[in-house]
Amino acid sequence: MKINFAKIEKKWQSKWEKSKAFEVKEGGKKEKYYVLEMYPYPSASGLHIGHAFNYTIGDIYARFKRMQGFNVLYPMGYDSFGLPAENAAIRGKSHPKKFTEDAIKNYIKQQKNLGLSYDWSRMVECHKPDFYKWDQWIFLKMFEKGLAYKKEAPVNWCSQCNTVLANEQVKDGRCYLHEDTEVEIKHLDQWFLKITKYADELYEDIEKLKDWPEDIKAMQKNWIGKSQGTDIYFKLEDSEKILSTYTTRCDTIFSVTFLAVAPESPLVNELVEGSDREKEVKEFSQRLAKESFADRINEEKEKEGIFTGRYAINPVNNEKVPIYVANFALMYGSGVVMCDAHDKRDFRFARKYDIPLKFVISEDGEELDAMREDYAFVNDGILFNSGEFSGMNNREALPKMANWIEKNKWGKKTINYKLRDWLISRQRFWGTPIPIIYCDGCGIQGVPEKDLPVKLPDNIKFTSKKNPLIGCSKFMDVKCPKCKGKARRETDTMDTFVNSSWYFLRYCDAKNEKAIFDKKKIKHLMPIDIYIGGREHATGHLIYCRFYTKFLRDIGLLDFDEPAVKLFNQGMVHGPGGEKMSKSRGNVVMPEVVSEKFGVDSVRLFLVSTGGPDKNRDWSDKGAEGILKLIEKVIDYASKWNAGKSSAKVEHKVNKGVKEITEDIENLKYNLAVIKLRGLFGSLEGEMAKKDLESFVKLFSVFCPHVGEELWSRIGGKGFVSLSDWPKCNEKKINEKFDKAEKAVERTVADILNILKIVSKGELVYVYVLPNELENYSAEEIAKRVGKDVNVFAVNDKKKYDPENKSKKVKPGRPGIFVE
RNA sequence: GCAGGAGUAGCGAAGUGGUCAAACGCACGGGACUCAAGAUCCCGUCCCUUAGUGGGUUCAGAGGUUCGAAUCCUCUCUCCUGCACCA
Repeated sequence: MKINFAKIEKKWQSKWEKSKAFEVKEGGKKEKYYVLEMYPYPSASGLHIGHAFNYTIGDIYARFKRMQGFNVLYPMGYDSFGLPAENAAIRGKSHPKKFTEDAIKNYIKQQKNLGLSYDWSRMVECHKPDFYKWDQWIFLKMFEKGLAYKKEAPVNWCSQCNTVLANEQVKDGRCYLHEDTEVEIKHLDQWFLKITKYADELYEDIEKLKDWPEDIKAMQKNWIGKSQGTDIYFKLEDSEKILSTYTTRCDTIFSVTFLAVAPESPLVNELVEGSDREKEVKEFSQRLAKESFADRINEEKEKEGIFTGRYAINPVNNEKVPIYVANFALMYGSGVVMCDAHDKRDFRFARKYDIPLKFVISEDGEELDAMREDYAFVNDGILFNSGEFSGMNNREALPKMANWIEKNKWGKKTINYKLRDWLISRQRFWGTPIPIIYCDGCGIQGVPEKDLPVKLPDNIKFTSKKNPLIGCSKFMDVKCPKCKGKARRETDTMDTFVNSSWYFLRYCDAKNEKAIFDKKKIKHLMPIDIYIGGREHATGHLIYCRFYTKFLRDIGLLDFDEPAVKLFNQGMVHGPGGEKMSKSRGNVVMPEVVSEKFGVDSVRLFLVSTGGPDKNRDWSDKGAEGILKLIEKVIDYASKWNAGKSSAKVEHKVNKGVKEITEDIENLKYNLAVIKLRGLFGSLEGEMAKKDLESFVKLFSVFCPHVGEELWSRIGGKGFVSLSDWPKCNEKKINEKFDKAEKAVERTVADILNILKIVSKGELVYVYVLPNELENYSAEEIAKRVGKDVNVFAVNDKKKYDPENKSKKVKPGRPGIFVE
């Protein structure tokens, strides 16, 4: 049977669209459920099969929850600001808006073709002024609270992007968009968002994310990098100036023999100002500070440093220790490190520059001379030469020593974070303009709310990689909102990750012109119940959106702490050979191509059938073909089905199927659900009740919505199957004896066939079973399967025919068999 | 180095204390149907044995807990992912 899938798909897609089947109805009594996939960047090359997989996972869940009676919000939108569109515009001497909107159109078409049940009426596109207006609005709220600020700082610069990047966008010292481009460090005046204000809450609340994957949580913890330690104050030998150093190992304080200062620290200049070493140290530090990031984080790289000529006093023992500038000291904590013999790096560095070393910990507390050893002692052990703490285990002593240091005012217990403030300014055009005005008289001014949005100009020339806003007088020239005098606009735009930090809120009230959203609507629809997307956003987007949520809560707009209850990371779809898909390998699978070949429903069902949705999988035409055959069989079955009464066995199968498949879908074990669906299909009978077949079609339809609707209408279902009620399991109809009997027959059939294979001329088959198992063995059923006449006897049947006494062999669950 | 995850048949993948280790799919082999091929249907694919029934080995490796372990604990190996000169 040749089925025209394309026709079926178009038919139902347009019916869904016309009837607005999937639009959220507001104000009903239904409980809400918010299913969200991370919105895509609309690239010119269109959706690939990985997107299709991602969206299929969400769509199945949305359909499932909708049928279960939830008011499901399942929206889609586009992360439509970003560099590729701008670069394309430069190449094509056009406007990025054109590229972007063309790409979006194509995405929408592709997504509709996949049968995704989005509520399109809530679409957000972040390049539209009615969206980015609210980016600017949030920015101004942060600006008011001092959370958006401008400062000069060493920042990451990508020469390919021609802009600065956030720390989260630098991987291994390289740009996240250009793996071949090393990030340079530049000192520039830039806008930051003070995410560090929330560092502790972002860290501690990870505990609340019960339904987030462990690895994402671990990555976030690692990224935020909370550590408990002690600031210890070292006074300069010859002045009152205090150097504060941060350590998590204050148990080694008696071992300290020098301090190291980060080369980029402003302290360096201060320490050598006016000294005879000034020139040498400054030059050396500048060279170190300029080293590329990739170089600096290379552990193999030789430690380098230079003596500043200055000394500091260790507060606990008044020892005088030299201060070095060293490349292994980072701008973390205060940028000053106390160095000792119990750290690998410090040890190596000291050896190189002939700085004395001394141990204060050994295995057994016996004195150990660091000068006579070749390696740092990094293990835990017993303290010695450590004043009143000598003789104690160093780990046990550590908190006591911290208290002791604090009590004597030599330092203070401190918590440090690796998380840095979020650098959001970008020296590019295609992003949200930062709503700031510079006035020579009044300084930095926020754009008044009534003047929002600050729009990107449409008429603009892209001539080079330079931000075209610079020098664009109709954009830049503006009156100061305070003194009305001449002023100029900020020309930097915002990182695109700003848009994605809150877009999920806008879906709840996408068309609101008066406010960012209606609090009541948010209250009903948020938080996101399941958020589906890639693992790569672990330390970027997924931290930023948590930060935004907490900020918006603090200004009274939200009453929850976390944006997403459950996070789900889908696996990657690889090429047929298991290789990563890429243009250069030529193994990219496009959804429209395979959909044309196998039908959309086959593609969807195949994608979710080969393994748990969180696992990687390989695309396989063979696999999709197998699924296509299954779908054809289902259609064929439905066309031959006769309405009637279901057998008890079918009722058992359907109800058990409903129960198990519901559970599997709920737990996102789609692969198991598909297996059980296959099994259930295999046990449907030619004549059965409409209600039972309907249950099957409902289960089937969340995976294969087009064929599902088609079957539904053919068997006389009312309305859309997509909007029908999810089947309920009637436990009373479940009777395991049917499964037992089935297994018994299957085994017996296999045995008989094996025997027949060997004896070759058998015509009559006799099966001997235990009397209490007799009901499991239907002679008719077995005969049908083996194609021979079959007689079934209970072993205690006096009239049985058993010339070779095979009934002697019978055991529970194992019949005796005789063939002649 | 730190962190998270994983290791089950040729492959993908179920199974997370006992009732069954390997469901299901793919691949491969055999059979039925057919002039033939394809499609379809049936059977088989750890080892030994038996006309099927029977016995044994096995869940990366080694120990351990338990009456009982793929499953829990310890150590080791391998792979993936992320972070990493963070003091």
